[in-house]
Amino acid sequence: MRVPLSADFYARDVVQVAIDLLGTELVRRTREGLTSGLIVEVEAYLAERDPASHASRGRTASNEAMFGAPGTAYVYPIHGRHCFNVVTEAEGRPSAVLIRAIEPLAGRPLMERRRGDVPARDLARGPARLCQAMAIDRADNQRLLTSGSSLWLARSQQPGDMLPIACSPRIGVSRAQHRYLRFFLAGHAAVSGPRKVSSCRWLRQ
DNA sequence: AAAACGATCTACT
DNA sequence: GTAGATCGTTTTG
Repeated sequence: MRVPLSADFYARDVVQVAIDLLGTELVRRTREGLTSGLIVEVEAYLAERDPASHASRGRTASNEAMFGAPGTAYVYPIHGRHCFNVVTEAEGRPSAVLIRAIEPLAGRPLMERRRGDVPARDLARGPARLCQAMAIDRADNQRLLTSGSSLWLARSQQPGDMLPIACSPRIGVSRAQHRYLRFFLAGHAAVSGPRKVSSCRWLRQ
């Protein structure tokens, strides 16, 4: 069962959505076939006031997706690649969760074809690498993720499963002195986050 | 019109 | 761990 998460799931506090996204399945269907992966690393970008957010300097054509309905995809280009976010909270409140790494599940051979000859560990580890593996690009910007047509998220864990959630020890400061909140599944092979963690707690999914 | 700047990746050491 | 590639967006002159 890969039932798409509903708008209600996304229309909540961005940090809570980020944590709850860990362990869910990102599903992609194209003419080439179906690919999917378990989300193992995310970053929460708060609201319009947060300098780390792309929306911190107002509404523009390129960040328009962030102001859309909860459950909208925000895909943006950087360094010649693409990164994928899901928009959260109420429409008009520009907050989003950056998906930083997935553990490949379905369609691994197709992902390998898209990524080329890379170490297995790097197949979908990193925000731009997972976009390449899943063939996510600017055409997916502003796509609604709640319909389950070609790109969506689905609950993967069984109710009651417990996941080890960790957060970065350096919550907070990127090279550009911007704040961010990074969460990942502790000890998971496919995270690009730091090996040392400041805290780890088990959450009911 | 030109320059600077990344929510990055790769190939080195 | 770090330099260099890379390219759309934003800022500056």
